[in-house]
Amino acid sequence: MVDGSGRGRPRSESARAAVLHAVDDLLVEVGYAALTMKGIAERAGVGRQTVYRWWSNKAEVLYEASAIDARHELSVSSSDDPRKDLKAYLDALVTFLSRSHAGAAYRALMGEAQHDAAVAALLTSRDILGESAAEVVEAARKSSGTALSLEQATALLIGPPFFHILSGRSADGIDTGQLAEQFMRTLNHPGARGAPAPGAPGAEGAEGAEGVGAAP
Amino acid sequence: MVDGSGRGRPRSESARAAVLHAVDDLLVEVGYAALTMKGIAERAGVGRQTVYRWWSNKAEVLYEASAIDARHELSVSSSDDPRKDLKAYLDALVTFLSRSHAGAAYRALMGEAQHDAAVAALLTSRDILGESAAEVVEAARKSSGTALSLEQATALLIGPPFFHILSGRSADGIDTGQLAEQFMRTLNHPGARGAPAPGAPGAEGAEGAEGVGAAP
Amino acid sequence: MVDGSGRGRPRSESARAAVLHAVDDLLVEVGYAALTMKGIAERAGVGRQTVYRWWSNKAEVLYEASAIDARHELSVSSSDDPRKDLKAYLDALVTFLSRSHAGAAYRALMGEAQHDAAVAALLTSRDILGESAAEVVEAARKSSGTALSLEQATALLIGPPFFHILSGRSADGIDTGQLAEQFMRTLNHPGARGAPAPGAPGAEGAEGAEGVGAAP
Amino acid sequence: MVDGSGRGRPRSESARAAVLHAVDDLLVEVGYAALTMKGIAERAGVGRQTVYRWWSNKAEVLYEASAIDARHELSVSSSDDPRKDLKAYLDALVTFLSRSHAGAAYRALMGEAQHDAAVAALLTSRDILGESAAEVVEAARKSSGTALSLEQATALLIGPPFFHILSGRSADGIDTGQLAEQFMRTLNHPGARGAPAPGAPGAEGAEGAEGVGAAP
DNA sequence: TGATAACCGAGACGGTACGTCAGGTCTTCGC
DNA sequence: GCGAAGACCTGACGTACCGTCTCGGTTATCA
Repeated sequence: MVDGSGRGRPRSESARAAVLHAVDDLLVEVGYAALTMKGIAERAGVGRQTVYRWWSNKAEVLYEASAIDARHELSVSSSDDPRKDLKAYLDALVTFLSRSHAGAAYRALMGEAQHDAAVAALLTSRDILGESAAEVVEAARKSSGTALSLEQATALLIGPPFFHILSGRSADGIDTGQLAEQFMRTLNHPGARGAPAPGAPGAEGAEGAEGVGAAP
Repeated sequence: MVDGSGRGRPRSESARAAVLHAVDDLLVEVGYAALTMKGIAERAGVGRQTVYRWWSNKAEVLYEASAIDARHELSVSSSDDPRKDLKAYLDALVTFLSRSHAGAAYRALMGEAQHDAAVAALLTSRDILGESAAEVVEAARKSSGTALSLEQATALLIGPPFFHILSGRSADGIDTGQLAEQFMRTLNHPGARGAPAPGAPGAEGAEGAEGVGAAP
Repeated sequence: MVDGSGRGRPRSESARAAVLHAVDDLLVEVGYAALTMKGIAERAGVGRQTVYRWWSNKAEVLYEASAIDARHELSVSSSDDPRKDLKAYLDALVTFLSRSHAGAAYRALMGEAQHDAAVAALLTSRDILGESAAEVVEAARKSSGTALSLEQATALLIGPPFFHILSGRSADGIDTGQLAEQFMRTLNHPGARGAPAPGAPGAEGAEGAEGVGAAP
Repeated sequence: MVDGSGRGRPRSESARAAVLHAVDDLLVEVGYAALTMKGIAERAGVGRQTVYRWWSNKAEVLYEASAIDARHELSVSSSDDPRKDLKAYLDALVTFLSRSHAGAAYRALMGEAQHDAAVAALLTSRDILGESAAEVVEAARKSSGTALSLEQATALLIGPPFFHILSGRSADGIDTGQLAEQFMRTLNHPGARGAPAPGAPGAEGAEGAEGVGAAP
């Protein structure tokens, strides 16, 4: 059903698995920057063309190799207590971003997405973090009857630990219980809607000085 | 007096400026991924060795070329009203991250830092976002007498828009006035300090399933 | 059957030919010193790696490109008259060393061999001059019943014009007929075997003053 | 008196000596190919410009560093017996070419001269081998009353061992006494002058097949 | 059962950036 | 002005990976 006709030799599942395992191992061993399609193929004992046939670049391989684990690591069972569920999710999130292999892959991909549109599209197609948080955030929104949108609430919840870790700070300094409590309180008191125009910043425009560096 | 001895031909300031201009232009034209040391040197009309003599990789050149602009674009004049200053800062931050050239450079570097220790060290050495926010956050902490540390408060302020933009969402959906208000309220009611052990997550441990993908 | 396994894409014969043609052209156009692997690859319209894959330096390419021609240019048909054959060989040798492209390549390689062990080994592996002379020298040795070894006789025949040309003298001053006659005469009257110990020179030892220049 | 005006700082004799010593040492340590102007300057503890000021390339430095030694090593005291003098000269020549440092320098320069016109001119300007042999050859010519020119006789004497050693054969196989005897005999019976036209070889023309290699 | 087709591994192909090195020039300071 | 130091631009070095291609060979389906 995947293949149009079914004619010809079917895709080798063992080759696929070998590639995904190889990219996983290599990410840990040599890091993302030193990850190459060539290296992946050799490590997997697979022809280079075989890799290119199914994935177009290392980001795609890595994404496929880590996405399932990522979803699993970020899934939390929901209970009756939204605040407890929030804390559990934040704990999972912090561990994921700061300690997990799949999280390392995610951080690398998120980084690559900042300057590679193809990777950005890849990540956008399946918003792992947003989706994983959706259930618990939605529950919290419902129980609080907040005026904040799902998107706003998600950023509010994920943002602080996300910035904390991606900016290189130690994950130990994060108090997930306190963050969950603050999040709930903010949902209850979101404050007034402000002016909707961020395109025209009120004060010090950043766009004014367009030159980057090398000022005389 | 800059150089240790003053002996030898002094560094060419024009070459330095040409390199910084070139990297700036090239980032806009071809993007970070296609940015190469070779390309920078040729665009600047400078020997390749000259680039390597003063910067060890493209991240360093880019950092030097954009850091000054970044600081400038993120600096806000402080007033008597912390809440107004907070909004002004958030406006500058959103514009910086989503529209500015220097911000594009910063996003690229931040991404690279996720899988390149050298770049991570470079960014840590001068925590541009944290430093730029320090003044306004400190003022807010003083005026509110909060129990939150500077680090916690900074993540609370920067985190939401930071995640919003880096995860590929449109910057238009950010209400900086509302975020500033929420931030002030959270400073005033930070909630109880929780258990200090994030290393042992309460629920679904992410570390358990170490394999990334390709389950047999 | 040529390749060990026959696996993988076979070597491109057109690429090989293009490289050999390119090195030939370039030697004439820019000379040996300005001959570079990069230049060869570009002139041949071939990837640099492809050149390195089959030859490890410019000397090897040049050798392969010129060896066949050299052998051809130095081959002489033998007749009943050894003296006539000797002259014919010497004529071919003088023309080869002083006028032929392949000879220019040979002179360059012979020179390089004086300070590059790899090139020396390359030339030793197929002693073009010695081999080309072997037939005619052997015939002369047989007809004269000389006591001189093949090696001694070869040096005796080739040495004078070889030194003449390599030391920069005009090839016009060489009388090959006379040289052939002298050679035959010496074969017939080789003189007495001398003391076999050249390692201990009788008189002015050169090894005594080991310092080269810059006497204080 | 060397300098036109005597103005300014005079040339440093110690710098000159340091350079010559450095090039000598380096030739032995790293070989001719790895000899560089940069390396010479650094080894001599001298500025690069200083080396370039007095010598235009490594061949010139090496020539100046080795020429005096070469002449010394190749000078033989003459006696009443030309044949004894010839053997003494040949012994010195063989030792020089095969064992001496200065000889290694000479071989390298002679090789370079095959594809570098500047080096060729340098060597031609002071024909070390020819000049060193001139006295003893001239004596032999006088005593034999030969019809051979000095040039022809010189090639006859030097050629065989020169070719033997430069083509990579062991110097041990050279019987200088026998060579001297053969040389004397040939001077006495030079044979008839042949046709003076080496430009038009009688038999297998080498120039005909101009293509080098890659024949189909 | 045999043709057809898509897969597989291996590895060579033309490109291009890497980071280093040497060449030869220049600009500074100190003697 | 000489000599050291060292930065400058140029350009080749040999390596690595890119993505494509061409081999021999291996499964599958379909006629």
